[in-house]
Amino acid sequence: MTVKLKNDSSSEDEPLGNGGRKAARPARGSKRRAVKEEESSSGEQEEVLSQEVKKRKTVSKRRAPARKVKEEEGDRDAKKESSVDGEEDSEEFKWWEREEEKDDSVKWVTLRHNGVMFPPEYTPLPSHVRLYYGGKAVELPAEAEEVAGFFAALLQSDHAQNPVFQKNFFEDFLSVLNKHGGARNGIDIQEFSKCDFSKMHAYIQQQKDQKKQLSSHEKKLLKQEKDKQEEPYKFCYLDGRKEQVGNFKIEPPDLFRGRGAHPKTGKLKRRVQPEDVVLNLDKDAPIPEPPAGHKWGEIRHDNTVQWLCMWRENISNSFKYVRLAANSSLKGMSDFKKFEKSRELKNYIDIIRADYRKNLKSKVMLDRQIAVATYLIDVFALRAGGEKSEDEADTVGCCSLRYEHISLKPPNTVVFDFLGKDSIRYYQEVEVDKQVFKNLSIFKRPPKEPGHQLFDRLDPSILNKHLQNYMPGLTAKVFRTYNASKTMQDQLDLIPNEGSVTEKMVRYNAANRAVAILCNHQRTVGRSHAQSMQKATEKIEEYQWQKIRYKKAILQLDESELKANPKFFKEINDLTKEEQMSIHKRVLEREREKYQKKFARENEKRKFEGEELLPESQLESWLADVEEMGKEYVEELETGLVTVKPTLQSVEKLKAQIDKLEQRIRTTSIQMKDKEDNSTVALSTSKISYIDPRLSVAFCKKYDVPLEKVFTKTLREKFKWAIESADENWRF
DNA sequence: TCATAAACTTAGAAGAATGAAG
DNA sequence: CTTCATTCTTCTAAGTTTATGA
Repeated sequence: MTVKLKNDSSSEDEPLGNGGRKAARPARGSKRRAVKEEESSSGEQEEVLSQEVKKRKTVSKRRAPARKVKEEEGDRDAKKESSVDGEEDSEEFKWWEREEEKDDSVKWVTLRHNGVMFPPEYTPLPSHVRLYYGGKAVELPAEAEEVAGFFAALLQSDHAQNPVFQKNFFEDFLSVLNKHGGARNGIDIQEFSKCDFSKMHAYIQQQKDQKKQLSSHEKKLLKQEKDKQEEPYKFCYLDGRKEQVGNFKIEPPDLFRGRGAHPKTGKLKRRVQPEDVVLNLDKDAPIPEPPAGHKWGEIRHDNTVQWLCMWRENISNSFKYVRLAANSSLKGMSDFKKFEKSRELKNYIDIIRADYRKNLKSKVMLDRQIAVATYLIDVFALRAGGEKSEDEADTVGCCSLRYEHISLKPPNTVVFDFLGKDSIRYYQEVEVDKQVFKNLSIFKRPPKEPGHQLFDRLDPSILNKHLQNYMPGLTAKVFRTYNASKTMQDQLDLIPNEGSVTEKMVRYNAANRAVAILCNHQRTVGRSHAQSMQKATEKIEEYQWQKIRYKKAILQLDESELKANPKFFKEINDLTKEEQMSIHKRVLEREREKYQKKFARENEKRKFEGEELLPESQLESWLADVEEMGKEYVEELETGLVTVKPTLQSVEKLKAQIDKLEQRIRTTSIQMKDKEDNSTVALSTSKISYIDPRLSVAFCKKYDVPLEKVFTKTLREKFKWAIESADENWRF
């Protein structure tokens, strides 16, 4: 059989060299095209673009026989809207209660909005804040100063340490600098290493701090002002209904912060001008006024798309879109459709699984590859894995897995180790189906070597085409959604309907976590995580110490307690002298800090209000109290005799305190464990994108858990359709 | 039929708001 | 009430899939 396959495949395998990352890369077509476009005169461009619009319009008309009806309906809505323009229209559009609409190529009939909000112009730094080069202050033209400022702002971050980031930044910085005539005071900047951004950084930091220091009233005023500025852009009218816009702000210029080893990280992301922006509205919509002295790049009327505005970005020459918010009807409908589509998969999954198991032994290499890929996507929730270009970070998904990304340990263990989306590492040592293992070995056979594609016949479009044979609209990503929601359903089914809301939520989150782990949703451990873990450990230690002290105190009051319950006092010698001393030190140090801070804060306040300052002696007296406490601890250590507060001078009271301490130790340890388990797992992504929200709604209803425990305000708005349509018996 | 452009979803980090502990 | 850690929101990068045009 193997021989047969080998023969069979050797001819098919001929262009094996193409499996190599470099060899497989096609010529840079897109780049050339982009350059050409820039060169062509704007008039020519307009002509081309408007032709394109006409074509699109006829296409969408042809494709949408249902449109006529909709249009009339929409017109009515639009008229109603224009008469009440701007007025709060609280009537809700419950699209999920409507009959299903067949044609979704037309997204709207009328679309009106006020364009986008542009970021503020650059404000030059005060003249005493400069970049220093070889120790000398540089007078930069404003344009270059802005770019230098972007770097200065990141000085403390990892980006600033990344050589690629430095190099890309510096190139673009120099190019801006030279374009604007170089340094005003003749300093010739050549080397990055001679640049000192620290003064700029300090100033930027100081400005930030200053803003934080403002009184809450001042902050409120600033917020009000900001809201007023944003108001016109926050909403649009879609078929006459007022809907929220998502990202209504143009992205401000900055240094591009690519994830992972991105070759372009640090490059200047240029400022977007109104001339770069294309607006999309209905034909009769009033065209929003462009910023003074500017013109819009283009006005389009394409009702087959959801975007309101778009512009081309200069890092990888792709588009950025202004679109509706997550709580909008359009987004809601597509979300709903996504989950319905993945629910549909349960009707086909058995056939699909049976089929790929069978095809694992197919004599046609392509079919085997399809079978293995489908298996990996289904079982390990891998992404499709499209091809990437050389000027992006080297990350992979299923179809783009390479030789070096898996190692095989007979009889059937596979170790996956690769960087996936966002350069997040996927590392799993797992057992796989015997035949899958065999196939993977075949896919790695010489002449394949590191750098070669495992699935050299396959790409997402071939795979998806194959999947569509089973179910209309089935693609690789549907499996991820299906398996995520299926996992959630199964996990929720295991939760007993008992206990407090907190306990139920712990279970819910555990279910959520199972899904997040399946999807490999990670987060970098917060800066303060280790520290806060350390703190918690110390806290538990201190509770323990306190507990022991109280037990000693009990014996001091009544020796007979020991005989009555020797077990209770067993731990009384658990802490060594050294351990006790270090706890003492910590407790005392914290007390000192507390008083220092209290003193400083109080005087700050008094200074501000013109009152008399606390004398230094006050602080000293406080600190003396701490010293006193310290002496008592030392004595305690020597004599073994504990001194406790006068209010605790009875066996009962001490026992009550001990109970409290034990409770605290329990809760703190549980919290700590939960925190540790969650420290590298991001629950939010699966909750937002993979778990059918109706599962959570049903859970809340069935288990009598308030919805807001499960969904934040924004998520409740996003999932309104689910909240209003699922009951406690709803199942995925 | 293909490559590539376009359009849309998914993703973690950063920033802002909130709330728990002292 | 303040402080600081946690939680929520915003931001925009990075994927997938579909549409388009040579």
